Amino acid sequence: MGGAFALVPRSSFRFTLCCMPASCALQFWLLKSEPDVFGYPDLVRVGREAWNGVRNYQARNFLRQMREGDVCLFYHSNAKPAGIAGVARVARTAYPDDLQFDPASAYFDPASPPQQPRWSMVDVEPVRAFPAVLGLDTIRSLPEWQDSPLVRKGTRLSVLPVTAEQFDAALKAAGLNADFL
DNA sequence: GCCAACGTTGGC
DNA sequence: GCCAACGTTGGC
Repeated sequence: MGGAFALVPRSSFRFTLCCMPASCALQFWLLKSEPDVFGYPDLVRVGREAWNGVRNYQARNFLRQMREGDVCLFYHSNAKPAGIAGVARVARTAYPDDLQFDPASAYFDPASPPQQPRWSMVDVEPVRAFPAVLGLDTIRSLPEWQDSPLVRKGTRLSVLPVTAEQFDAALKAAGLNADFL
């Protein structure tokens, strides 16, 4: 076995403890989706997807902070089981969400100024499916996640930042290491 | 299906 | 700018 090497979560080692300027540091996020509508297997099937339909300012602002290559936990909400289903990656940074200008869409926003679109989306690609969905109850039990909006009662944020420690803890709880990153 | 919690809307 | 009403989220 890897000995001391294995004791160091690879993602933290590489991206947090390395001598990278903060402006370049890899960021981690969690994206919620209802699997009945679009689940992680759907992302795997299509290979790449525009993360549209976000209509909450705080979530939108997080989308706009994303950089190419940022790592996302894909969370299944409103599901049995609810939890993290896999890892995705930001393939394109924020650009205008086209659905806001589509009158036929449920996400149409007639008040959005075309010259300064109100809503943004990013593109994401699948990276790795979890062996099994990491249930919300398990996530709640992880010390690293105690302060996350995900587990805070009443928070409905659909795009939220994740720390490197939270990411590593989730991966470890899912039985994965971060070598694939 | 229930309902707590929260964000948004719109009258005033 | 207040705040009641309404809609939505999302776990259970």
